Amino acid sequence: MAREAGVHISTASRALNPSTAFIVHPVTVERVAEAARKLGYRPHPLARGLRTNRTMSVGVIIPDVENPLFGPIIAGVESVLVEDGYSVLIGNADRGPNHADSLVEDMLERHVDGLILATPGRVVSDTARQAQRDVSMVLVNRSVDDDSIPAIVGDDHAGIGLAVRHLRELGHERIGHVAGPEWVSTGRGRRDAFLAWMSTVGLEADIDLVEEAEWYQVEPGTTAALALLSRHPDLTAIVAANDLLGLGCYRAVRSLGKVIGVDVSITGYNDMPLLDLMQPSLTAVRVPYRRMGVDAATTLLALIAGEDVSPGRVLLSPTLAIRSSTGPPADRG
Amino acid sequence: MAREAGVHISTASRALNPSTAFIVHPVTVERVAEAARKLGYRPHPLARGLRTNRTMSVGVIIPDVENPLFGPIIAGVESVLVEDGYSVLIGNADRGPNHADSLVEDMLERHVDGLILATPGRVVSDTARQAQRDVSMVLVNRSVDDDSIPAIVGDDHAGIGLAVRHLRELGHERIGHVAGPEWVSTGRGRRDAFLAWMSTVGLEADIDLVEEAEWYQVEPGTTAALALLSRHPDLTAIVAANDLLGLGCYRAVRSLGKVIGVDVSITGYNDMPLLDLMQPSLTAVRVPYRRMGVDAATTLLALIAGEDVSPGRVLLSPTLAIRSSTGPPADRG
DNA sequence: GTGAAAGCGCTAACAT
DNA sequence: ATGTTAGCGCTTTCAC
Repeated sequence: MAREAGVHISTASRALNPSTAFIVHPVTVERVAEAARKLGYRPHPLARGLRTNRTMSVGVIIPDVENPLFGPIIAGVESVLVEDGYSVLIGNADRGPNHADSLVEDMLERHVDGLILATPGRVVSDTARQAQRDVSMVLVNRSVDDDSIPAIVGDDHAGIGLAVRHLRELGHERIGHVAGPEWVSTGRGRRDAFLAWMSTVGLEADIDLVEEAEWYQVEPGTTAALALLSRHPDLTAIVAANDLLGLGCYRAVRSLGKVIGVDVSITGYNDMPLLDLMQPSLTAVRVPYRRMGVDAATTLLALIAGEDVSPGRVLLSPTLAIRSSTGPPADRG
Repeated sequence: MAREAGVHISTASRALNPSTAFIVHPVTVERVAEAARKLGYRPHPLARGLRTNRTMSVGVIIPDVENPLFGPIIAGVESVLVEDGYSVLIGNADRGPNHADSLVEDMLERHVDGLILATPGRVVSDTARQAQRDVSMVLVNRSVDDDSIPAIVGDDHAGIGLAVRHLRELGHERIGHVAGPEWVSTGRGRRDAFLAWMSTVGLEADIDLVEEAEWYQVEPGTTAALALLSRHPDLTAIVAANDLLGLGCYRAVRSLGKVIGVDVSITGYNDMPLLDLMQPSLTAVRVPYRRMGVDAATTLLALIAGEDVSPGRVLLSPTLAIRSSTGPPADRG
């Protein structure tokens, strides 16, 4: 052990710890550092944690690791936390609604220093709320209605605005919306944004132009789009609340014998990989997911450091990837 | 603390630990359990780890978390480890070739009980090799040439066989291969498998029918396919070493004015999400990635438990998802 | 500026 | 079947 090699006992501890090294004579510091290097000594994080009550680890709870959306978030989170010496514990809450809570408890039990939740929903469970008393916590890609927990989310209002304005500028006047489930914060938020933007661009904000899909998947998207198009056969464009819903719209439009991007333009949301390879490639609002992860981790670090972070949400600006699923409306005979 | 609430001191420890509870009087066990529940007591994993030298955590090192391929692997790994009380530490080695090594060292420093590596390459770094002395280690989705570390990998020979036989059965006789880079184990392996299967099905195993793509991406796939098709304009089918390469072939075939699935059939490999939504949908060899994660974790657990696991590779059988990018060869004028 | 000693919360001998 | 004791490897008062 470094202590034997270099000099004496706990001076080594002080020397090796940046925040106490200044107490120690520079020469001694150097000697200790040298010895540590030579012996390949590494402080044992468990022993340290036991003493300092910090594990230098944070838990990240993801609703479904298999969803490509979360890769960039995890990467972003990891990149900043690793920099500060933290490890990232992944929890995959794919076993139903209560699974996330049980993961939160696991993480608490492990005494993580912080928690990042990406699980959906507009309210947070009691478990999570209680957890907030014990550890620093931040939400990513979702928020709570009362904004009581800091959240990093995409600016859905701006994103939907990008899509609606793009369509409006192309000349569309009859635009519909295939919405996500209302109990998910993005489902509700994007729907509201759609209606708001319709007014803004001078079109009628009719709730009847919205059809809610049961879930963010292709199949429900098709169903919803068919319902929407049967109510409003004259629609020339659909803003989908999600890429998969957008792809679902493809099927609906095709089954009606219409051409995507000509008879009916479609926009997606999120911009997942491979969208540019679809036929036609899907115009989509791109959300900066990696950035989201980075910001969430940064916020968490600030929280852990005791800086006071205002709760409430931080909005990240999306961009629009314009592809071939959108075009000017076809002239109507 | 439970000790005060219930009875006396370290009896509680024994009572709470399943593997020592039998020593304690059942009544006492119950009393302790009760008290623990009431006080919301949770054993501190750090203190325990300090004593037992086990952290109940394992590190998983992924070359790129953003690649959708690894989601299922992580999910599989996590699902079995969580069951046994382990936590999963994720390392994202996306910062170049040496990043993985530095992550391995981080993990070692944290005293993980085991390590799962998914980083590519046909040999393992010295760091990793040394790490194997300190902790249990298993490879997933890659192996080492000398099989000195247990590895769970897809059976590429069988997978390519699925593709080649499928095409052969459709009636194809002139089949080419767009290969992955040779320095990656899958690139080399699938190429060899392709040549072997060509002989097996009674076709000529000509190395000239293989074109190596620079990297597993769409663009290089197009380039390679164009080179291949200019050498062999009469090819009626292409086996791609990877889905993205397969999609790259789409572009090449189209740019030649030919129809995919009619003039030229194409198969992919891996079966990533959304492939079924491509136009035409891509026939692909499906690798059981989640299962891979599950098996890797199970093997690791066995290793940790001290059971002797034979090193060498475990091959997981792929299946074939037949879609519309493959069909009988068109009659030639 | 450095040493000595206590103790973080647990588990594992060793008593009883 | 339960209580006692020591100590995992570190940080942190408290002396010197």
